Amino acid sequence: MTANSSGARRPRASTAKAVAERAGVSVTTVSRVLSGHADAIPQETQDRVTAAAAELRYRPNSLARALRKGSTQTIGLIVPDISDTYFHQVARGVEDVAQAAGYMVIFCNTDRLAAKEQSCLDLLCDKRVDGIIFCGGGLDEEKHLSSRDWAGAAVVAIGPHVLDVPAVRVDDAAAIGSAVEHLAATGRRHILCVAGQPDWLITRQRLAGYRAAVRRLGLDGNPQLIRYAGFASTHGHDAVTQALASGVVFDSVIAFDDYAALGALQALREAGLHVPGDVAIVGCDDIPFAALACPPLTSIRFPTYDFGATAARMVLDMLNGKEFQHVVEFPFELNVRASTAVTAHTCERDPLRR
Amino acid sequence: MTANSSGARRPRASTAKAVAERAGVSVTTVSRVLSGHADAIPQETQDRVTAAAAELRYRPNSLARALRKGSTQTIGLIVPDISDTYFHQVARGVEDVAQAAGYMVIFCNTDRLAAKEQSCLDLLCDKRVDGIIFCGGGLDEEKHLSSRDWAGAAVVAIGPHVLDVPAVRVDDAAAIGSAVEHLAATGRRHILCVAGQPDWLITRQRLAGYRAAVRRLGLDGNPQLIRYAGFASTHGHDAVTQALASGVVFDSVIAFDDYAALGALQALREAGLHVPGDVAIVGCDDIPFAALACPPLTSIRFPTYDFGATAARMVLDMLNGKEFQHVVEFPFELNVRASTAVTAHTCERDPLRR
DNA sequence: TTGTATGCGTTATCAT
DNA sequence: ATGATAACGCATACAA
Repeated sequence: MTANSSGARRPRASTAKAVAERAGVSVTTVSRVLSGHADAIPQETQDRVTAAAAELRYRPNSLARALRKGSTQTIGLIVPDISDTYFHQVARGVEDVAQAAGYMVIFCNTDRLAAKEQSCLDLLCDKRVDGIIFCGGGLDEEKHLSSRDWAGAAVVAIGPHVLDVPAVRVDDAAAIGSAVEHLAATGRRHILCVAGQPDWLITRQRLAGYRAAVRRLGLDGNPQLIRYAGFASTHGHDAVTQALASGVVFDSVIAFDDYAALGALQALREAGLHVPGDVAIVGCDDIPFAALACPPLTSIRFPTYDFGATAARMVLDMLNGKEFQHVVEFPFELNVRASTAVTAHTCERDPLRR
Repeated sequence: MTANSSGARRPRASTAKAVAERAGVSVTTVSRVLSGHADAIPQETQDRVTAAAAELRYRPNSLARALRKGSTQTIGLIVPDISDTYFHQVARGVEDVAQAAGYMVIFCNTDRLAAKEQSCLDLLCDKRVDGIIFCGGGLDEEKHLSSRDWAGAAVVAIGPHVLDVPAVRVDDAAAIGSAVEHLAATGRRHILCVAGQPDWLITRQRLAGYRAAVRRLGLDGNPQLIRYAGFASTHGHDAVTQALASGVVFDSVIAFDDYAALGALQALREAGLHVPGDVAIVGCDDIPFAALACPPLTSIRFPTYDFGATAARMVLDMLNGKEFQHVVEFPFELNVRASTAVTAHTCERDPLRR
């Protein structure tokens, strides 16, 4: 046996045929009884089939069934990175709803790379998933998607997306706008904006909200205040460090992601600046840690679990041919905490700085 | 069309047959060319087939292929809760390795419930996944697993598990032991232990480490110091609150999970106690936020991403009939931070307490 | 009430 | 070098 010849032969599970033989009926009858189309079959026969199936521990092969019925009871979930708090809350919502409906979910990490997204989609379609949920994967340039063949899958998006498909979303621009307003109301005028990469749709949406609010409120519109970074802690850290080095003046930070906000917080500490005394910070997504940070982080909360649950329900509704709302917009909520307090924060000697 | 009749018929993707007709060959030839068994086929024919396939955007139906080949290129991942930092880091590791090998991964949340686990396993086996990775799902009582039929899947476990299968793990008892030693070395003698539920294997392992170290070091062995809670922030919070109410004396806390540790931290704050001045805290898993907490949390770090990546590689190796190490034990690392500092921590007025 | 036969889309075996 | 044909395991139209 060569190293490549997939080892031991896979033990064959019992089939409908085996059950049929054991029960002394045909496979048709077995299928009927076990799939609920047993109206016309006498109880006695049903019992024999059920018993035989149980003895043989028979379970229908879902590949064969899917091939025949054209439905796999499977949903594909496309996320940039499942190990990001935002996305795994969404993932949990998707899986809960799916599991309750007897569906399973395949997830793929794309790292916001079009190439990875493409190959995952190919594989998902090859597997004939019944539905595909895009979450946060929206790139600016997505010609690789617009002309795609979805193999008949029900496609739904969470958040901004180039595809014109049913979607769940929030008003990202308004959300950021409300954060900017909050900062302005607490006396800040120079807001450093730690954004994502410029070709991410989410960046564009949120940035639009930032710009509009800054203009509307007459705040400092210096383009140097906008830093294209990313959504990881290190990105926020580096963006702030560089901003400080560049000498641009700012009295507050708005980060488009809580991880980035926490990184920013750390960078400010390292620079000897006090939060919120010297600089206020607002984050995005309100991950569970935001409230536990020091100081607790003001953040915009989105109902991420509900995003996922709702998107999954949309897919199910499409599949069942049910009517449903094609665009569901969820509310956001600015959770104000100490990181944007007005009064000077009488902070201890910072343990991080030793 | 009734509401239940799954809406519009699914558009049928192009098949090998269509490609064959277009290229003027048989399906056999198509299959040969496109599956790499084209040694004996002249380039000219190959080109014709390839061109036809491209024009028709043909992709092999992986259900049919799987049915025929007995392999689905799919791995099932069983976790208690994907929205827990620990598990989604594992999940990312699994998916990265799987994706690189052309496999996809289906994940299921069990909430540590045997019933959910069972039904997920049934579905996974029905789908003929090639491999199954158990992560953190280990319950004490698992008779529902021992006699199971895995439908030929390669089974691997991450962490303690009743199943005698290839596994990746750490020495949980030793890890907790080292944390206890650290606390003892910094002068603590009454360690409150915030454990998981008593029927979780992970609880048993870690608790054994705690008990052994306490005995070995002659620390306070009061059984009241052990609180069976859970791994969520609220569990840690409530456990500490109840411990305080019960009057049991403790000068430190070891939580079997960082979320629980952070909850404990919050409860201590609310009770007006100082960390680490009055009570030291050690957590488990060293989630990214542990270092950002206030005070930064001492925690035991496990290479969770590697757990997942390694488990996935094990599955792949089993599938390919390759030799591999059946038990991989990873090292742990106690990251000492301010929450267990010896010197009284000169803390500011705590912003949380206002 | 039940069974036979066919097809779902591949891959593999055996011919030619 | 290539093509019929037979599985893979199930569900269903059509017979009986």
